[in-house]
Amino acid sequence: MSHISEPTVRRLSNYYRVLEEVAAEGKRMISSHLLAEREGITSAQVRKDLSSFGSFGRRGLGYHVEHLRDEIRTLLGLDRRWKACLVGAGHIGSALVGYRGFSDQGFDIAAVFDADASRVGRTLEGLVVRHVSQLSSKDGFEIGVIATPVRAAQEVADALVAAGVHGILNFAPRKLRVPANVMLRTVDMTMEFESLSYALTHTREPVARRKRTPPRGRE
Amino acid sequence: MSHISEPTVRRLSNYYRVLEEVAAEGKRMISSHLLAEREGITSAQVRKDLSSFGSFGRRGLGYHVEHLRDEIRTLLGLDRRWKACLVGAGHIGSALVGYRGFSDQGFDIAAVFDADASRVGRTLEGLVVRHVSQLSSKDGFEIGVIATPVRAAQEVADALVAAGVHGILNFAPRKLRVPANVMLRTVDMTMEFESLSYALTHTREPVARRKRTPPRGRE
DNA sequence: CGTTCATCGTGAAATATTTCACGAGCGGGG
DNA sequence: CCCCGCTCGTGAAATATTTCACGATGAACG
Repeated sequence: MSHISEPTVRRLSNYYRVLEEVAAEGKRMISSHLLAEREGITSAQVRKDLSSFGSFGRRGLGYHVEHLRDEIRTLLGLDRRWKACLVGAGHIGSALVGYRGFSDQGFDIAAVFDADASRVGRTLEGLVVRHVSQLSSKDGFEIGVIATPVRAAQEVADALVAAGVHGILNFAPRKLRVPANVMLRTVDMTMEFESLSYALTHTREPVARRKRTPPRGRE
Repeated sequence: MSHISEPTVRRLSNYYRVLEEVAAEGKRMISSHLLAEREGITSAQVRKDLSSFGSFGRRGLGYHVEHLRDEIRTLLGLDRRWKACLVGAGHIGSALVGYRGFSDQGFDIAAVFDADASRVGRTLEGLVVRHVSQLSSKDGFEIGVIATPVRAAQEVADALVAAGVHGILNFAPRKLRVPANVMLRTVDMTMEFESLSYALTHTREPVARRKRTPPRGRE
């Protein structure tokens, strides 16, 4: 369990959501095969991923849904809540404050900041928008979320670091510089669009691409 | 040039933005070293990526900024505009309609749909929200954007496919099934948060006690 | 013109990640 | 009790990706 690779962590995150669903459906056990099918990957990958931090399955039976879910929850650090603040009360920021997907997973946005005086004082989901200069270590935010325009992102990141956050979730489409002891994850919507654009531009060949399509799968 | 790997495409997308910046700064040439520094990767990686679709640099000088930018733009299919529609007029959807990052790159959201009757008829950035049942191939959307709750996402994806889209940009945190000839990219904010949560949980004290109240200072 | 420097392009080596394949455990049926 | 069908865990093999290292090239300059 010494080290779990980034791709594995991302898949664990997916397994976790599948397990929550499956648990809600009342299923008690699930095989690596079924789990893999839901994710569109191989069962070997699932077993390998899970074995990287423990041995939770039972041969012949599969994995106990609730137990595995709880193990992953703990591993991912979702068995606690994180105190976060958001910087940037524009379109994206406003959407994030109200997004249930975060609070459901233990992510509490406790304050909202913005640099624009015209937005300061407005209320967003019950939170009064404060000026970004008010950001300080006194509030004890563990995570900062950046939802500002690109040009302000690095400056905001620096301010968040100065305020003592341990991690940053960045929605601005730019690589940010942070000290090595601050964790950074970037959600780059623009990049995903461009990757899609590339794929669409270069897949103008609907010819015999039938190699791996399994006869049983639906299309 | 036959095939460019997914990681490379994503980095090209980043180079593209850096090049736009650098061009705006008026620089004429840029070395792989400088480009790499801005991205936090190695210069060898940059050269390898660029050489995967052509030979654009000049030894001793580096790359011509505008030329390289244009080459990448063409490669990524950003030298044209894409006609898209959005399904889901909630928090996230509303934010996306107004997001400049998309339209700036050639992504036009030309219509908005929602399944909720109470939202139908409202106006979002000049677009009247239509009921999702109105989605049809007559409008010729090339790309569909899904910004619905998880439970509706697969159904909406099926509807988009039926309406003839070639690609889907999915913001719901779930893997979707689409035919092989439809491109799919998923922006999973929840996964990024969980990955951050994992990193924060396991990057303090390699071999120390688990339970700790994180002190504010850095170690 | 020849030397010096910076920098690209690229095979080869090193890493990282995924897939394969098989031994072994578990439960059920006869 | 023994066999059978199912499934995990895991080394080993196969792929994929990144990094290294170095020859080649072009510009600058005395």
